[in-house]
Amino acid sequence: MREPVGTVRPGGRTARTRAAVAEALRAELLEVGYAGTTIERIAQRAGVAKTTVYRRWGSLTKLVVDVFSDTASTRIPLPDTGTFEGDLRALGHASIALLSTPHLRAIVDVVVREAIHDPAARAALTDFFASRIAIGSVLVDRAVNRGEAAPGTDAAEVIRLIGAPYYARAYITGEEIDPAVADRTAAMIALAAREGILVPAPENQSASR
Amino acid sequence: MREPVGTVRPGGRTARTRAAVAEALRAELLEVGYAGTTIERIAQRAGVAKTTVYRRWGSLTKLVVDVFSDTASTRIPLPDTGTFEGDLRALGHASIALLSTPHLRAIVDVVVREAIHDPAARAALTDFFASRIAIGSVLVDRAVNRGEAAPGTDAAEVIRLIGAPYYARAYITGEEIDPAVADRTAAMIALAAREGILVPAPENQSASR
DNA sequence: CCACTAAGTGGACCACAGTTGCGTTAGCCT
DNA sequence: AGGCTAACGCAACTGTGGTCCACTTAGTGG
Repeated sequence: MREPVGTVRPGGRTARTRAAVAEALRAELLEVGYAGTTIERIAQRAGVAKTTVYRRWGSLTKLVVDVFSDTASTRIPLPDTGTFEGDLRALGHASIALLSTPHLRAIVDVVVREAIHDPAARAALTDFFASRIAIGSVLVDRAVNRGEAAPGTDAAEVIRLIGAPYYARAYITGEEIDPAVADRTAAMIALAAREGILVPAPENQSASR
Repeated sequence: MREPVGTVRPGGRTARTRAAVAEALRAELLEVGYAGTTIERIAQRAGVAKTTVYRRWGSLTKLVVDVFSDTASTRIPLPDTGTFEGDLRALGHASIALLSTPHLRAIVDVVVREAIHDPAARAALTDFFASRIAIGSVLVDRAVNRGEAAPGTDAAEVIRLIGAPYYARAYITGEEIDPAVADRTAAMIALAAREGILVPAPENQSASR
């Protein structure tokens, strides 16, 4: 059983190659789009043999997933505006920022696309949201303590609901994203949380007793 | 300027070919998945020369979009349960049904995937949602008349919000879809609509005066 | 029912993504 | 500072998705 390429001597040349290829991928995605991006072009741009890219990553999808995981591992800051609704607004704007920043959007586009049929890409996206959901539970806990959300409010669902309208616009209906939507969405979720609508139904949580 | 192939003699053989290829595509997507689907296999399965498929559709994407548009043109029924929240629940369950029916889901998967980079696929998806939004405005009008939603409530946004949680689960976070979510989502949107949160802000609609 | 031509067939052909094998360069460890 | 070998480079090769072209089949209109 051989170790994967790039893990035994991760320093020096290996690291340089990795960075150069990652940078070349980003640039290619922006310049020629996903359809025009090929491993051969990336390799040429990175000043590397295409064999190297194939040996290290094996496919364009895996390369993109790798670059995405790298980028996505920089966690977003935990908002603390003083109110639940304000925190939700901040999270909403963070999602919008992600989808509106061309070089980030280009990568996310490909990962979302590949995740539909590729388990590794799927896992990368899931990890990404796991970190956001972790943030969400902190916000919800605080909101519950302040009386702004009903006890038992589903934190993961709050995070999903915060992002869903923008992701749906970006990837399903294909519409422009108006930042003002974040305010309405935050207001809606804050209201629902306060009224206890985002508490899972009894039959769903009865197992824990 | 030549007419597109298949439009001049749409009867008989042309129609048979179309149906056979569409059926072969659906079957292939279910059996071998998108990754394993090739035009050559589809042609073989449909009992047709691959040249025929290439001349008629030009690419796998265009073929899928064609089949999707055909399928999607069967409008979903307008729900009428007597309450706004009940209608919203019904719409939610319709979205869930679409995403949970394997042979429909397989096609939608590919269209969503392609829509990320292909304008024609994007347009097909947009058309699909246009028909749903048309339904939405009827529901919202009725709700406003019954006093269940604030006047000026954004019908398109209601429809987006109804579907967003399921589409986000299906294509972004990659989670299972629990039908119970539809009830919570419907309750949340009904509440927000009643409270006037889904009315676009003044500065956004001031143009109409 | 015949003539016209749209639509389909089959096979040769081509471009190019992805593979393989071997020689070269340069991390890493002692 | 020198040896071992991971990682890279280069060039030839292969399989296959997609195109092209001459020929055949079958709608459709008069």
